[in-house]
Amino acid sequence: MKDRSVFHMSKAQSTREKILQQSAALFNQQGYAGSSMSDIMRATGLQKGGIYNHFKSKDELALAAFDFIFEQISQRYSAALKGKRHALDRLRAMIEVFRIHIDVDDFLLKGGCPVLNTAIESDDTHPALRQKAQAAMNNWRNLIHRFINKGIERQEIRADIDADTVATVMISSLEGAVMMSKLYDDPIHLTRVIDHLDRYLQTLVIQS
Amino acid sequence: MKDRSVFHMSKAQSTREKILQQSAALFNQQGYAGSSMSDIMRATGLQKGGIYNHFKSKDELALAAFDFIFEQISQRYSAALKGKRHALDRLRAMIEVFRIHIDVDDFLLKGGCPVLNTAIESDDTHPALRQKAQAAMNNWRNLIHRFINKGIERQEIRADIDADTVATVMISSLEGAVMMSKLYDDPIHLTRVIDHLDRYLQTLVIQS
DNA sequence: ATCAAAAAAGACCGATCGGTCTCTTGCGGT
DNA sequence: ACCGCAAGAGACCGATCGGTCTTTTTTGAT
Repeated sequence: MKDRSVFHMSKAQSTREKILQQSAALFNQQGYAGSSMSDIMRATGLQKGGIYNHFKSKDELALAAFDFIFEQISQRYSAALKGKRHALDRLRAMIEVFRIHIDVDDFLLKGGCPVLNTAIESDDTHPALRQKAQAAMNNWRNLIHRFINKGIERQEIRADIDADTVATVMISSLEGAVMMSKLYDDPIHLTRVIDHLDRYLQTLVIQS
Repeated sequence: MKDRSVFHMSKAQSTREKILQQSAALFNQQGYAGSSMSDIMRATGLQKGGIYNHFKSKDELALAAFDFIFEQISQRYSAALKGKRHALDRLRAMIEVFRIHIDVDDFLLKGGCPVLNTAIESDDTHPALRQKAQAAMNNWRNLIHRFINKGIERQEIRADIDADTVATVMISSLEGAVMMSKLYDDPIHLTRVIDHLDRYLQTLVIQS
């Protein structure tokens, strides 16, 4: 009621969002195959009819839930990047967003990085989900790619740096670190990798 | 029959191994929740009775399958490390083992790195499996840890290097790279990270 | 306040889940 | 060659799966 009036949302819209939010959290923690419609019913407090009124199938819900959570993450990147002009600042800001995976007790991301989780689960089993994970990964790689090349243009970054390589190294180590920190329930692995990446990124910069 | 005589294996033992091998491959590709007993029956060519004669439950089978695949990986590390004395050679040898995830079409590892996959799936859902993934990860970290510290003793590695950090950085980036290469079905990400790690490891070495 | 349309409830469906149990088969020690 | 017993087959079980459909409730424009 309060939310609805504030965000000008119809009942149907707010219900739909609640389903997306709760099921996205579930899928991210238990996986797609590991989450049943009964789980989602329990989490949302709705019955079958309430859920299937908004989504044709579990599959469609899973895809919509990934879009939903991806959108949330994108907004965090936008917020973190606001005002950052120097390539190094931008890359650092992206890395800082990753700290959310340990610092904040964000219930949406409690299960770790959705892109990582979805990639791992879908790559051999679910082509449609895999495609979405690829698209999300492309989005992220392109962001880094642009920052690097723009930085080279502006003579902030060394001209011999390969943007694709930087993107792969950054993303790989961050995602791997999230996995390790989740596995041990210990943020140390993520902080180590972030520190290491910080030093790595400095080597890319043209010192003035 | 041939295998059994060669390896002195009883019928029961060879059946048990076949179940472990096939189910380990299945679990690694489709995940634990995503693989049904029917899937395992189809893969092994056995009926319910044949499988449950060797394993009390799907859970017990999953744990045994993880042990089985971990043992296989351990043997590859042993083989790759044989004869390597210098710390840098040892670390490089470990990294080279990772190429298997793309080079060889090993059916056991077709689903990617079992430690990564198991860690991701089990961390919020399956404490026993998670524990096994942690143990495997500890094993791996300890290996790197020992190589580094032994290398420092022998004055091959700089004394100011923190073994734990190197282990975290190596493992994180390799695992993340496997994820990316699997997601895109493109080995480029893993090779980029391996190249980057090679350069990184060189900075740890005392130049002579 | 009315009321038609939208949203949600919940009974119901066949299929498949993990697991049990009885019966048959064939391995391997003698 | 025999035969006891482990190994495996496969019918069967209740529970739960994803999904459908009818009925009831709620919503929001009038």
